[in-house]
This record gives sequence, structure tokens and C-alpha cells, in this order.
Amino acid sequence: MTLRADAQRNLDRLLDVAGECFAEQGLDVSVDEIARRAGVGHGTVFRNFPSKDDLVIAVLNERIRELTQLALAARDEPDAWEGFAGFFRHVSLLYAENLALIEGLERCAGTPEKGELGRAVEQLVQRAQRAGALRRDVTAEDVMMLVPTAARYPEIVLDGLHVA
Amino acid sequence: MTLRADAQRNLDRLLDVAGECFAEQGLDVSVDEIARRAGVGHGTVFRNFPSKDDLVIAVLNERIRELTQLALAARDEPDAWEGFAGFFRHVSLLYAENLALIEGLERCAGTPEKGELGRAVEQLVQRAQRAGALRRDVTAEDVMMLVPTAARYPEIVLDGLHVA
DNA sequence: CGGTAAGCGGACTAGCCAGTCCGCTTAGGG
DNA sequence: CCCTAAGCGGACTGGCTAGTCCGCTTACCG
Repeated sequence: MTLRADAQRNLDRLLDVAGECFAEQGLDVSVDEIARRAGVGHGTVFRNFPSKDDLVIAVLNERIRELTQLALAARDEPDAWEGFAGFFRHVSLLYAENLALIEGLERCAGTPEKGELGRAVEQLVQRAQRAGALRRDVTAEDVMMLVPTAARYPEIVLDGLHVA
Repeated sequence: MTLRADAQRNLDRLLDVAGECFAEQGLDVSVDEIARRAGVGHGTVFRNFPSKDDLVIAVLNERIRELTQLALAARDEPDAWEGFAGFFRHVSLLYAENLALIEGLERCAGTPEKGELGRAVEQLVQRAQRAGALRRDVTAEDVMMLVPTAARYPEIVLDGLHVA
């Protein structure tokens, strides 16, 4: 079962615009505003996503998949600490320019996307710990919790995480 | 011009209850709920505070004055780094159990209370820096920005701030 | 103890929100 | 090109919010 061409265009545009709105203004933007900026009626939003929450989760899951790709790439860096630190810096930047990540990531607990991200970051953390470069008393979850602050001060937090 | 005894009781109770509500649930609690928990009608809230925002600021200013007292006490600690670190740990705890601080402190920019707090923290920071124990590239403002994350991981962030 | 103004609180308004529904439009297969 | 169902969007609902207002209550002064 495939969508009509115009419907598919609207859906794509909707996800793009919703991503921008949530990033700029946080998850409290009204569905009306998203629909207006996407050039559709808000009825169209609710046909594609039964509730606003479903739209939020769809957008966040896209962002989470991107984070997972970053983590997997960082795992392939030759130096374990540099791989970890590079990932941390990159994610900090993304958080700094995306309110949706700060406000909404915990809503995705339990989704398969969040699980994959968790596993990827865990590998990164364990590799850096085995190399003796990362404090042994932090978990992957701790690391992700530290990112929001780190968004403005990544080097200070990295210094606190580093074993010299 | 002094308040009638019952009116004064209501006002005190209102500030207490509002402080609790904002701490537990954040600044989005409705005025209705605060009034109900304080045992008054919500008309009474708006007689004391022209808008909800005025109530929020009144509550936050109380918290800020408490923080300022902590900073002034920390300045009198014999060891400059321990004074700073103790203040940082204490404030982290307060943030961890008070949503209002996380959500609302920036609203108080410009109030005299916020100015005093800024000056007190600045003294603390400069003393620790003169003692060679605190990174020279952070300002008092940076320190206060780091607290929210530090609420869960104060020792890691302190380690990042410390000069060994 | 009685008069009065300070104080009270709930009914009311206006605005915003998510979510529903249905008559109109139009894409696209035959 | 025409027919039809997929898709559209805006009018509508219901619930929640901050803020207003006024008739009733009660603290407290003389």
C-alpha cells in the first residue's frame, strides 16, 4: 500500500518542518504552527500521526538514528579515547542547536532506536575504559546524561571524564 | 500600611506552597493547583501577585537569596578550593531537588538579587583561581551554567574544573 | 459590641491547545 | 478523458489556562 504522490510530499515536508520547529522552539510548538509552516492544514498532521506525541517520537527517532551512526563511526577510530571524545564533542554540538534533544530524549526510552543507540555508546565507552583512558565509574547512560551541560562546556566535562 | 492578620497568614502560606509546587513539578503548575494546595481561592493569588510571573519571580528570589548566603559562607572557608567545591556540591544538590531552579533562574536576570548572587560567586571563583586551584578560563557565569548537569555528576564536573 | 473596610473566593471571560469530522478537491488508473 | 476513492483543510469541540470582578464574610478599631 503506497501513498499518493502529493500525500508523500506532504508527509516528507511535514517531518522536515516539525524537526526544525522542535529544534528551534522545543517540543511545545503547537501542531497548528508546524502545519502552517509546512503549508498544510493541521488535519493533515493528525491523519499522518494519530497524536502530537506520535509526531514527536517520529522526529526524535530520526535524530536518534543519526546519533547511532555517529557512535558506530567513532568506534572505528584508531584511538579509543579520541574516538570517544570526538563523539562526545559532536553530540554536544548537536544538542546545543537542538532543543528537542534536550527536552525529549527520555520519551524514547523503550523504542528499538533508543536501544540501538544505547548499545553503540556502550561499546564506545567500554573500549575507552579498556584502553585506560576513561573513568571506570561511568556508564553509557551517565555519558549521555552529561551531554546536555557539555553542550556549552564539552572540554571541561571531557577533562573530568579523562584519565590522564 | 500593614496587612490584616489573616491576609498575612495566607500570603506566607502561599509563598511556601508555591515554592514546593514549583520545586516538585516545575514552573508550569497551574495557579489553580497552587491556590488549592494553599487552601485559598485563586483570586487571592492574583490579589497578592498581579500575574503568575510575579509569583514565580518572588519564589525564585527567595531561592537566590539562599544561594547567595551559601556563597558568602563558602568565601569564609579557610581553603579556597574546598570552599569553592563545597559551594558547588551544595548548589548541585539544591538543583537536583528543585525543578524551578533549572527552569527559571534566567528569568531573574536583571533583578538585584541575581546581581548580588553573581558578585558573591565571582569572589568565590576569583579566590580559587588566585590560589591556583581553579581553571583560569572559567567565569562565575560559566560555573553557574555548569551546575544543572553537575546536579547528577558533581564530582566529574569538579574534576574537570580542578587544577591538580 | 457594632460598623466598616480589608480581604475573600468562586463564577466568569478570553485565548490557546490537541484532536475530530465531513464536504470539497484532485491524483491517477483504466 | 472520466470516474472514484484517496487525500485535503478548516470549522468545530472540549478542556485547560491566566486573569477579572463583585457580592459576601470577617478581622479589628473605637
